[in-house]
This record gives sequence, structure tokens and C-alpha cells, in this order.
Amino acid sequence: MASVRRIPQATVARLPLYLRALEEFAAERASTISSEALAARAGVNAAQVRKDLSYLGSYGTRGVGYDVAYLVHEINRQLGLGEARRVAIVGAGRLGQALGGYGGLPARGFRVVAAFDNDSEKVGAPLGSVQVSPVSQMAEVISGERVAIAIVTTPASAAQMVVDAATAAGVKSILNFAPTTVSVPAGVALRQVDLGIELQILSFYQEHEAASKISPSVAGGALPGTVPGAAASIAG
Amino acid sequence: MASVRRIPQATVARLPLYLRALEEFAAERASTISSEALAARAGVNAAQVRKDLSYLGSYGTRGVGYDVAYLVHEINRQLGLGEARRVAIVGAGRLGQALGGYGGLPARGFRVVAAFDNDSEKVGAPLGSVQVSPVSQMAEVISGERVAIAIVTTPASAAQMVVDAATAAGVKSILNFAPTTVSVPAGVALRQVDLGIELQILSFYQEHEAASKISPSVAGGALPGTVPGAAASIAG
DNA sequence: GCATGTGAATAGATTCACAGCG
DNA sequence: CGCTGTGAATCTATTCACATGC
Repeated sequence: MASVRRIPQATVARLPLYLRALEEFAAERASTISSEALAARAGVNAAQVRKDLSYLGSYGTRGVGYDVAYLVHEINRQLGLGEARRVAIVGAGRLGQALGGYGGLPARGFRVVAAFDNDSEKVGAPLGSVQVSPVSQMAEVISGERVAIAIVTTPASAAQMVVDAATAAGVKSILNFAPTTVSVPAGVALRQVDLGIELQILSFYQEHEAASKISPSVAGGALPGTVPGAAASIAG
Repeated sequence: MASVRRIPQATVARLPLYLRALEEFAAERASTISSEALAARAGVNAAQVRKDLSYLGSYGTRGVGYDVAYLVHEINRQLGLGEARRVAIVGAGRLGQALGGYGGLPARGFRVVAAFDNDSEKVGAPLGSVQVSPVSQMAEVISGERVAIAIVTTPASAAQMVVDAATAAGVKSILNFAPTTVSVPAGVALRQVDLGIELQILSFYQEHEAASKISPSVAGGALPGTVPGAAASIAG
């Protein structure tokens, strides 16, 4: 019953991993699962799983394990996945197109409700299930559609500008794929994902002995007038 | 002169960030840079920058700062970016196409030398500057082309299989975009990137107060028969 | 008896603060 | 005298180990 405890960033970053694993177990008709089995599937240590879950309030049964369905429910609740989050994609290039058409988004509770680009060739074209709007309309469309999260897939040169426009229009989370560091106002959460950086990190470990441990990425939020910093995740 | 010191994972994950910032400074004709300016551009704290760089052997000048060109050179060296790394893309769907055509790869010293898919519709089609080969030929093409890094952009169901095939053929680093946890043999470095997970993490911070700090992702390597775990970075 | 839940121990990362040097 | 380089202090995260309770 640690329900008031503050959940560590590292734990928050692992909850979605557990969720993914739990959904696999659920699909296999498992009704109960041990920390050990969950840990193996998620690629972490069993003690880690137990400690992480204990921050949520500990929903396991000693001698038995965790109820799969209930845990899924609780993690979903903690992550705020009750209702579909409304997202916008800014930048309708190849990457934006790929993400917009990615079926994993609706499957995980995210709904693309707008897309933007400043290339007039792209404006009006379909991107996933929406039409690309001009960047000049970001403010009105974002507030009209109540967009909560903006995914930035513009070139580096445009990234800070669109982040500024999106946050000014009320977006509270930014997922930046542009290969540059952007900063966001206080109270806006930010995560950055850069293919080149990932490859460079791998390159390091190729040169030197491969590292011994696996570590998750950590959250990149912002309460203070935070700058940027991090790197993180995407899907196929 | 801490040249023998082991470089912490967290530092390794930030070196590419510094590199990116330094290249921007170089483009602006700055010949020397303070830890403070570099920190601001990279979105971290100045003390962090100094400590991180001190692991490389400390190439700064007190009262002045760091020589931009020299630092770029040293970080590139540490990251093993002397010669272009040879990469393969496995999975020629939208995301694979987007990554294969991404100009940031060659710009940062990575060369796509092969692509694979098991859909016969896609085999033979161009992906970036190469042609898609059938998955059945992975072993020979990977060893023939001396592929060092495999980028996995298949559906989740195929991911572990292609990772096994790639590592068996000699690939030493895996960048997994498939939304599932994969495991790799000892000595193979692994990083995982999942769009859905990133969004779920942002969703958490949207619900609760936004986090106060920014944190970088951490490396996901493997010396032991390591399982998977992490999340991390890509670009637009 | 078996697997959770958790304090305590350990390890790792960040930040401070200042001595040292150009 | 400014800025690096780095020990020491702090904070965060991971792992251990075992008491607890089903």
C-alpha cells in the first residue's frame, strides 16, 4: 500500500514495458503471473519488477503472483490511458507518414487527430486518417482538436519553432524526433528520440567491450523552465 | 588525464549529444567553447559536461574552454566513428523505408549496405540506395557485406527471429524498433526504441505533474547472455 | 512452502564547491 | 581572474535478503 509514494522516473519508464509483456501473457490466457516470469519477458530483474509494482500499491498475492488482468488495469490507470490521448504529427515527411500510419498507435490508446507541414505540396494530402494542414494553422487546429501530445518529425532547423508553436497552443507533451535539442516551457514534458544518436551509442559499445547491463531510458519531463536532453523510443 | 577510467553508460549516452552541439558551434565558426555554453546547447548541466569530458582525458584549457575541433575529433574517436559503420535494415515497411532514406545516416557516418524483407512484393525494390533482399539470404549477405549493425523494423512477431539470424551471422549491435522485447547473445549490444512506450511515458507525466528533470536514455549493451530492456532514440 | 513486499546495502549518476592552472 | 577538473556530498536507482502472509 505505497499508494502515495512518488513513482521514480526509472519505474515510470518501465511500466509500459510491463504492460506490453502482460498483454502478451493475457493473449496466452495466463490469469496469474509471477514477478519472475514477468521479469523474464520484460527483460529485467525480478526484484526490480516487484519493487516497481510495489510503488503502484502492490496488487500481488503472496505465494501466487499477480493477477494479469488486474495489473494491466492498474498500470493503464497509472499511465493515464483511460481515454485515448489526442496527438498531432508535425512534419509530414517519410517519418511522419510512417508514424501516422502505424497501427500500434490506436492499439495503444493514441489517436492522431491532426498533422501539419509547411510544404504546400504536402498540405491537403492524407496522413494516416487525417489530412495535412499548413503549419500556419497549428494554433487553431491544436486547440480546436484539443491535442495533448505533439510528435515532431520536422528537419532540425524547424523543430524549435514548431515546439514553441505547439506549446503556446496548449500542447503539454512533446516527442521530438528531429535531430536537435529543443527546449520546452515549464510544465511541458519532453522526450527526444534520435536515430543517429542511438547508432553512435551502439558504435561505442562495438569499439569497446559490449556493456554488461541493460538499462531503460528515462523520462524527460519539465517543471522548471527545463531544457532538453534525453533520448528514447519508437516502434515498427 | 583520466584516460584509463571506465566511461559510465550515462556519459556514453550523452557524448553523441555533445557531438551534435559541437557541430553546430563549429558551423558557427566558434573555435573554442565553454562547458557552460556547450551544456546550454546540449540541454544539460555545465558540471555534467565537465565531468563527462574529463572521462575522455580532459582536453580543455583552464580559463578558456575547450577547442571545438579537437573535442569533435576526440569524441568521434571514442565513439569509434573513424570509418563508416556498415548497417543493414531488416523490415522494408514504411518505417524501414523512412530510415533507409534518412540523410542523417550517411551524414553521421553510417552506411546502409543491405536491406531485407520476407514479403516477395518488397524484395527487389529499392530502399535508400540498396535493393531489398529476401530474409532467407540474411546470413550470406550480412557476412558478405560485413554488416556491423542491424536495424530491426519488422512486426513484433518476426523480431526475435531476425535478431537471432542477424547475430548468428556476425552482427554485433542491434537497434530494435519492433514493439517487443528481444534478447541477444552475450557480447552483442542492444538498444530498443518503441514509439508506443514513449507516448505512454509522456501520458504518465501528463496525468501527474510533469517531471522536474530531464534524463538521457542509457545504453543497452550485453556481455552476459543479456536480455533486453531499454528504449532510446531516432531522428527525423 | 512459495512468491510478494520491502527495509537495508550497494552501486551508479548528478551536483556542488573549490582547488588548480592557464 | 575565469573556467576547467575533480574529490566529496547528494540523490537516484538497483539489488539483496528475508520477514510476511496467503
